[in-house]
Amino acid sequence: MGLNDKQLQIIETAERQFADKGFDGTSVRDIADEAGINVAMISYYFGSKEKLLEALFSYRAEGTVQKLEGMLQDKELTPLEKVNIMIDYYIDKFQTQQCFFRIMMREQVASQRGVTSGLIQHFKKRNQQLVKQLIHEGQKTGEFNKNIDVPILMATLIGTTGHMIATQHFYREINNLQDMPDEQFQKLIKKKLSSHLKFLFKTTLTHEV
Amino acid sequence: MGLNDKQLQIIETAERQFADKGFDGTSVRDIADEAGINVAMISYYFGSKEKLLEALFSYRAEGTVQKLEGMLQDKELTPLEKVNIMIDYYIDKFQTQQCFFRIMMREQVASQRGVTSGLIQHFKKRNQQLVKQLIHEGQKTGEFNKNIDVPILMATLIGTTGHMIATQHFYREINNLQDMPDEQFQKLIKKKLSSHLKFLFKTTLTHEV
DNA sequence: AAAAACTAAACAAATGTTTGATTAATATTA
DNA sequence: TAATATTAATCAAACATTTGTTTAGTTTTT
Repeated sequence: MGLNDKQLQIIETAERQFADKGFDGTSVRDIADEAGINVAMISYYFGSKEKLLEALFSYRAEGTVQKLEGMLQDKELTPLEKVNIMIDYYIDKFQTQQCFFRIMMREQVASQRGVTSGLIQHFKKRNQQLVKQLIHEGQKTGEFNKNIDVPILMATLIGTTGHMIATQHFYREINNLQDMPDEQFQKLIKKKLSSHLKFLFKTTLTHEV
Repeated sequence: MGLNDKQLQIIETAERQFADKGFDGTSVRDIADEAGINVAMISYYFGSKEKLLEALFSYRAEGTVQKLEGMLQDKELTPLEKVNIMIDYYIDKFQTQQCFFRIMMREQVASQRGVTSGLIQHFKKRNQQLVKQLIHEGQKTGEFNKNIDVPILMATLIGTTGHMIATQHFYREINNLQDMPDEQFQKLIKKKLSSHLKFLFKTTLTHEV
């Protein structure tokens, strides 16, 4: 799906605004104004506002799963090391594409309608399958416990990370970090989340209960 | 804030629709139609659509913190027992008021604007303070570890629970539970979440690292 | 008789999309 | 190369709906 510069500009402007104000809270004129283009260009390039959202989704989803798949195929790594890589991968995805994941979170809360829900569902299933397989690996070697509820464990990873990203202003305020430069703050969150989640996963997967 | 039957009916209809379609995705006529009232009654009773949302929030937020506060004041309980009570309390809140929490999740994702963000912020701060105090208790008696990052731990509780509630259809599908009656399914989720989160909290709070 | 509840209709503003014309870029022909 | 034809990009304006809110009048309750 070849997107020219103008199309990219529209998509990225729309992404920012959808994340801030929601899909229905953002008008095509809002997007056009900020992107510095005529309103008609949105219909011209994408067909409709809904299809613009669709284009945004496929733009962002592209190549996501493959990369994780590649990272986990390395045979030199132990299952636990792979789990840790996966955790850091998710945190990084969320953090470098905050706007997109805020849109995803919103859409996920909605009851199953709309063009996006199918895409999200498919995306999640694929990833979940990957993790399930990875955990099975660890169970075969005896490193991981039996009876791991993968979906709940993934809910912990995605839910915790998403919630921290969505409420980072709150975390700033409660820790008196309002003046910290954003770059530094993001690194801090990343580090905290990473060690916290790795600890949770390790104990869940390996500790005798 | 005394609400008569009609006002309650409007609020509860609005809640359901806001949860499904979002605030901006729901028109006052949608609400009026389903509630079986005239559109003008919304302005008549609440002043505006925004103030209806505000009314919904104060309606739901009422008495929430106090109840938790009361439950935790029992001196007979150990800190860990109190933590477990808190976990179950949150899960129950989320589950019995799914619509409301879906609205909250959405609003939380938005950048800080609107009437709700202030209310949410205040609500969260209050609860966080409570939990912080509770954990301090356990640290004093030596039962809990030092250096607990309370906000991240709370993000795990709220994020995991919220994510499970928001994506329960997915959990159903992936575990082939589409035909299970909803009541039974909710009990199942509750049980799974409860034991999972209690385990995570216990290890985080008490395990030597 | 006074107040409250309720209604249909009207209101202006905002919505997503289309139209028809104009400009810019690219390809084709002489 | 220069002139012409063709396609793509861009625009202001118009389009029909839908939006939240108000009005002015009617019914119901107190």
